[in-house]
Amino acid sequence: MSSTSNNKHLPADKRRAVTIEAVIDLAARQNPGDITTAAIAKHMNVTQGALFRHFSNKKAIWQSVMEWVAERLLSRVDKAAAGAATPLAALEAIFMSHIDFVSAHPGVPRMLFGELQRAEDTPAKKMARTLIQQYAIRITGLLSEGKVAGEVDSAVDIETAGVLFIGSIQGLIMQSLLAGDIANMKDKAAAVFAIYLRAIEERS
Amino acid sequence: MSSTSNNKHLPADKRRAVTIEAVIDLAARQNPGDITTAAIAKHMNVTQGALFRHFSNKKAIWQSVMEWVAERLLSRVDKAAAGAATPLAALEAIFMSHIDFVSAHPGVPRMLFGELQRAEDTPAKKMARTLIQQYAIRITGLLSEGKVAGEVDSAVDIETAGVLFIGSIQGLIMQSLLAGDIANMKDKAAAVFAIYLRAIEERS
DNA sequence: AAGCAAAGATAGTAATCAATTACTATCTTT
DNA sequence: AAAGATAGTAATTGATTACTATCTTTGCTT
Repeated sequence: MSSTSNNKHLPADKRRAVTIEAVIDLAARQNPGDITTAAIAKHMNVTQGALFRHFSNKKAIWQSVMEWVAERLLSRVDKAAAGAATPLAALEAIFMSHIDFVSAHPGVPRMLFGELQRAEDTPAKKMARTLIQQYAIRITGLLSEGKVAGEVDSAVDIETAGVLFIGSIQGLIMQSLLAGDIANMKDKAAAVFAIYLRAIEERS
Repeated sequence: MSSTSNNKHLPADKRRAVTIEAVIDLAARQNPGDITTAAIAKHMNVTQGALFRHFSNKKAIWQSVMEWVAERLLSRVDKAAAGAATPLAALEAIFMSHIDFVSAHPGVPRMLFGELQRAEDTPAKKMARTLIQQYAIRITGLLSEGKVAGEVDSAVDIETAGVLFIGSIQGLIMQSLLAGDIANMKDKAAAVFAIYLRAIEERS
């Protein structure tokens, strides 16, 4: 049986997945830029050199990590939006599921920001950029739908409201980063979105 | 005349000021965590070892840089608020002067975030944290005054509105970070604040 | 203009890092 | 069970880093 096989050697794809998880775990506790290949290897009980059997270099590891983030986050967002009745309900569902995702993986926003700050245009940075752009497209799309449905005030600029949506999430993350408390974030999420809603909603 | 004296040797305090400027300059173009002492020295036309005549170690450099940021940003904010007639006008003035400051020194938000992400509790990180806390106190104070003056809706939670204020600035910064365009930020600042205002203002 | 302390240059050191090498262990196939 | 393929180890490499020891230059003071 494959399930009873010795775990000392993992198949390559499984090992790559474990590596990505290790990086995301470590990023929750330390500056992503300070994560060394030795630290990654230690966290997954493997020697440092073993990493380079599965990744050509360190950049390739970060690229895989950012791909993982992009896939998971966008699929969560899409799933949340799909289950909502109205555009504003979809925005709220996205907001909450985003906060959920970040709560489960506190290293993710740090990694994203870390990549965006990088000077060189690495594949990982490119992936981070397209992720946020894809995200923004979904938000502005829903805001447009909201206008048509009469939920979003026609006086509201869609692009700007999109910036503020992402900013409100960032503000929440920064606050919990300052407090060093992640649970705090989930508690305050509803309150932050409620105020955001006040900014964009149609006024009777 | 002192202005005609040879510049090969600078007095210690002047050299420290130049060093801080060099770091802020470099942070505008590259990841703050990747700024080496060699790069700082090169940018100010001095050998690397010379830096350590004026700073005991690299952490001391970062501490001085963060002190510089805290002083300048908070004094700008206070000056902007002082010249405003009403609490909401003060918030708008703060918002705009903050964006102005970041436009002039694009490396500053990167440095702040970089320090906050750091795992160890360095003096520089402490300074970054207190800066943001001081900033938040000023914002929530003005929001409270706004409630008393009838400008801010009584239904608005002050703490949360403060988080959103900072978040809206972060959102703007991230957007211009993505676009690689700083001028863009100043243009969009007014629009972002206008929407933020919708969220908190008293409704007739 | 001589003396001197501060400022900077030169030329290192030790530590750390990503990446590579030669070799070994384990699994799979036939 | 032999043979080949895959996965991992241990040790080492060259490059880079923060930091330092020693010598030289500069410019102020008297």
